[in-house]
Amino acid sequence: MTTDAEAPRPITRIQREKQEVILEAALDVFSQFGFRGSTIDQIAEAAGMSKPNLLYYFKSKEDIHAPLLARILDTWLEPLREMDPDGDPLPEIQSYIRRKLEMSRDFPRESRLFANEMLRGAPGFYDILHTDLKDLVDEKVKIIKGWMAEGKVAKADPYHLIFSIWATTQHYADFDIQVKAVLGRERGGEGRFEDAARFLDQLFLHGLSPKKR
Amino acid sequence: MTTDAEAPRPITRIQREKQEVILEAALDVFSQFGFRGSTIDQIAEAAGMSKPNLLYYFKSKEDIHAPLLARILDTWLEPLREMDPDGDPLPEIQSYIRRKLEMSRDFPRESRLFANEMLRGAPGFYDILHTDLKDLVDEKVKIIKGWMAEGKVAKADPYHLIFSIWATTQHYADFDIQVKAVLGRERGGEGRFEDAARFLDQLFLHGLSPKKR
DNA sequence: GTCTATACACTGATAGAC
DNA sequence: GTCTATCAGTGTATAGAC
Repeated sequence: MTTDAEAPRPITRIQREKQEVILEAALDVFSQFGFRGSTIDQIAEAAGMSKPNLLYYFKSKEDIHAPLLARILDTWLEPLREMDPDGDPLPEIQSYIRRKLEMSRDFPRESRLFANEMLRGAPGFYDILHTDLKDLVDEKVKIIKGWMAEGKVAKADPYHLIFSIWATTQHYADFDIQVKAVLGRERGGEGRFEDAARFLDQLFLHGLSPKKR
Repeated sequence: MTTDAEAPRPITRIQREKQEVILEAALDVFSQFGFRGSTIDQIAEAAGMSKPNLLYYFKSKEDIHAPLLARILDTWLEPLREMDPDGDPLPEIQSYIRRKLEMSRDFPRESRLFANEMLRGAPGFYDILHTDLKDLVDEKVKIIKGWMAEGKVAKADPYHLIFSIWATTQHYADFDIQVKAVLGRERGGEGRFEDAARFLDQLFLHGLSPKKR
């Protein structure tokens, strides 16, 4: 009655779980210190295991880092992918900003890992930016240009519009320490994200509403 | 007739020049890889000298890094300091955005060094953010609030307004590689900063113009 | 699967010849 | 002032006992 169907592959459930623990710990470390500034020792300690043990699951530092990066770009662009050409323009943009800001709130480490990669010039990553990312942005830019031509959105450079949405939302993850230092005890709590959401809504919607002349 | 007034101190002109060369090289390296990810060897090579020779001028890695950071925060906040309470509100804000964007264009490495520090949680730097930086921002926030009360600027959260100016302008230095990848060959040249300036002018000025009801 | 031990390259920093 | 040589410590990665 027993079968050996459970282990047809060298990847078992427990292995996957351990790998997840390691990736989780690695995200903590890489997002703070970048690839070169992080050590396997740090990651192993954060994961609660010895260094050789960690290296049993991932055979090199690079092998831990790469899947984290791959996973992130995909997650990161999900909100942009969902921007609906058939939706109401301003609410679509507003919703995109909201979702992007929520990602900064809920996945700050992922944002910082990405930022670290950009800062060092995105080695072995530039190709993806230049193809997949560019293609997606180009597609959405066309949609936004359409909305502008219809007079539903104020005319502005759609590329820089997207950059400014990325910049303003990711700032709350990447520069979190600065944001909190400046806002101080009273205003720097969790409410800062709601304040930010309100402000960005106003800035972009007011800034993008077609002028009535 | 010759005097020894030229060398009353152990710090000579030539020493200063060498130190400048080293700091210049260190800025290159630190801005890419952060403090921990950078090595003295890398810096020495970039500065065209041997590692022991470099360590003759700065006795530790930290001693090279610290003055760079100190210099930067000061330079960085200069445009904000110059925002004039007695000036015309919208042009003052516009001028601030311009100057900040020019700094991203002219001093991208400084911006990236700062970003690297923020990403790792600004150790031994948080105090300055929490005092000097916060004080300056608080002061300017009061000015902006005054403008809003007078109806010269649309009402919005002044802290998040400042954050969004920092974020959008610094993005062009910190995420330069991504900006260029997305804009591609035709639009990614030096003109990208003028396009950005036009866009940001429009976004912020349109977004902050007081509504006429 | 997990650990100890270890190989071996790199890094920060110093000593001492020139 | 600048170099070669060097040291102690850390870092990545592997070997092999359990």
